[in-house]
Amino acid sequence: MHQDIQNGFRALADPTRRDILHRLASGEHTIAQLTLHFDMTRAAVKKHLTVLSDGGLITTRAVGRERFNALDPDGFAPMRDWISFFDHFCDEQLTNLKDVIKNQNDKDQTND
Amino acid sequence: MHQDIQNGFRALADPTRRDILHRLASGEHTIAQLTLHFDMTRAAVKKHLTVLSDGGLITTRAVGRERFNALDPDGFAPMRDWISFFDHFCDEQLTNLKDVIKNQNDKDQTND
DNA sequence: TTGACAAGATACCAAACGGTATCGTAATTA
DNA sequence: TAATTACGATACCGTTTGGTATCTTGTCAA
Repeated sequence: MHQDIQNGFRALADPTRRDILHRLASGEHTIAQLTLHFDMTRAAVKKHLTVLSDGGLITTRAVGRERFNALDPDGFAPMRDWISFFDHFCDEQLTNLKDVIKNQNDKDQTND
Repeated sequence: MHQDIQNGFRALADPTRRDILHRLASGEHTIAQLTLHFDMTRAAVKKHLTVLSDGGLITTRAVGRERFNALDPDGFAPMRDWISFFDHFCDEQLTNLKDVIKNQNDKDQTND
């Protein structure tokens, strides 16, 4: 289903799709409701919803002839976790820098 | 400038570029060094590095005829923060949710 | 100075992407 | 029943993207 992190990142790489996600944050929307807020056809919005669904970021619930699209909050976790891997490099890079400076100082002292 | 979240998400939306980022996590690499690990030409790797640079995720340091590419850990924050907004929705309770959304929407209008 | 090496720049190609137009289908409603 | 509504599916189009080939520039070493 949404194990594929590639589909998730691809889904987030378009401003219209990120806008759709923000709108879905306020509750379920049908395609027609979403289309009102965008300067594009319903078919185009539907395509974006398909990409979001492939990315595991939304789910669809059918009621009669309407399809209610809703956030799938759990679908964000793989991308968030992937990015968070790089968080500790902020500190690590600092310590690396400190080591570089320390070694440089040592060299300077021996050169003197 | 990595003020543009769009360039950041676009940079992350390709498996080769995410692989490059992971390799840079172990330290600086030149284009030639990175190219060894991929089944593509140096020019293709260079294009990916340009996209990563546009996304604010890497920096380049020139030494002689070599260019050392390194992670820019701070560049990940905008995407991580954007995604983290949706963490609030993991518990499907709608208590006080509208306030959260309202505040976030106000912030969004100043962004992007 | 000459040759080799690392990288930048550009033209070009196939594939993917964002979007429209248009068709068909199921469900509501007059 | 007939018309309308909400949606799905598909063919098509222009642009972007990922990749190669090729040429040029700058740097190091003999």
